[in-house]
Amino acid sequence: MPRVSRAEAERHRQDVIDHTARLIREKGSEQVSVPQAMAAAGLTHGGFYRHFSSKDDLVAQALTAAFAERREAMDALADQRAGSPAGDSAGDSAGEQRTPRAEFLARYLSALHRDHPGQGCAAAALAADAARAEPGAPLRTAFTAGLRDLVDGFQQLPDPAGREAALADLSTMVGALMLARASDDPGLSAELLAAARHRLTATGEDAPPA
Amino acid sequence: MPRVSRAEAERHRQDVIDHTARLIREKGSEQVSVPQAMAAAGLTHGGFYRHFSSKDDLVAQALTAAFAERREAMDALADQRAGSPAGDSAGDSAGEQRTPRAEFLARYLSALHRDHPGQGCAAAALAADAARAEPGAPLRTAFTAGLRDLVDGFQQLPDPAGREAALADLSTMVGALMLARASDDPGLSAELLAAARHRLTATGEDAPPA
DNA sequence: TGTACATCAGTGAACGCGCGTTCACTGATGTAC
DNA sequence: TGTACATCAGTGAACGCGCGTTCACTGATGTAC
Repeated sequence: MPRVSRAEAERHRQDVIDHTARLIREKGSEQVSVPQAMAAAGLTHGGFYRHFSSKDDLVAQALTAAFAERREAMDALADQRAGSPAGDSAGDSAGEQRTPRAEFLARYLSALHRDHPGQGCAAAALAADAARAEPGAPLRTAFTAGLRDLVDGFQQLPDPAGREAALADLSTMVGALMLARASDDPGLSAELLAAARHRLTATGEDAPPA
Repeated sequence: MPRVSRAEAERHRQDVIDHTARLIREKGSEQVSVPQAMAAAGLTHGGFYRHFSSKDDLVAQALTAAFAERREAMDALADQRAGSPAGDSAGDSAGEQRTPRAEFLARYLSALHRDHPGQGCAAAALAADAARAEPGAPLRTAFTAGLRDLVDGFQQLPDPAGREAALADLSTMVGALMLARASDDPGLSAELLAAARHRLTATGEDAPPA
């Protein structure tokens, strides 16, 4: 399949970025190889360097894409203030109307999010990888920008609390999600999510076992 | 240096585990190679399999050792209830007496802890690696046991709150520490630690810039 | 306590493998006329 | 609109490298007498 059209080449580039955005959240940035990233988009590894200057370059772009994905979901939540009911969050059966912030919390701290890191929060999935990167490395720079954007998005949800509360809330959410993912014990894992949900929602309501 | 005494061989084994416990917290379990782990203890890689059945085996033992280290520090804190002043935590100049829980929080959410993951909390350093491991994998099993122990230790600090509060507190601490480590912006990094400190200490006191 | 010998901790070369990156090549796309 | 040709997206082989693991070997340790 040599010399495809420019439009198709650009589509390929986006495909590689999108698949890599999922793969690095699932497996970590170091565990995704160039051949794997290309194969996920249906290509062979040889053409990689026509699209990206290095593996680090791809990973940084993929991380940026992953953060953008979540930011869009947050903005969508903030916009539909009291309109149509939101999507299907896990373990949700009460017919009550949720605020955007409560909806975001419920989705973030759900078993669904815990079990699908590839579609989930990039901050939780890749904080360790960013922490291990050198200062100034593309991955670390992209992570920091994405985190700032996440904080801004969270603060923009209709909510009285200020920046410091937003930072503490996000820390709780990220920590609980990561520990819940790492726990091999389903009971402990569910406990962690429930504890964070109750801490962050004034009214301590639902607590389904799984 | 062939055929050293049994006592020295056992010392070598412990050296490898201890150095690996530091290395995996600094670099991640996948980024530490068998030759590196052996070299850190002053040995060559060839003798590795007389001590460990596989790299996974070493990593699991090292993680267990890393958790045990922190648990000992917590128990020491709990014991010295109102005795001699504790060690040097970063940015601490007030002459006030701290409760064991406040002391633990201040140390955990300090710049010192953020900047030295190799001596720090294994739960924060390796949650992502454990989350990526298969269910039942040695690393994941060791992480879960260590996390349970950490929760127990935290609850045993003189503190009124129950298990759910302990889980939420630990989630906040782990999340804030990881995000602070991942942020390339020193200001944002310090903000994250301060926000978690204020959230978890009833009295919102110190907030040094760095 | 001394001697003879089996054990085994540690060495360093070697194995097959997958990595990130490079490159000669192919042939449809895009452009100049 | 048609033709001639340069461009370049994608292929697949190849590079040097470090990985986890194995193994023949060395010689001091530990043991049997």
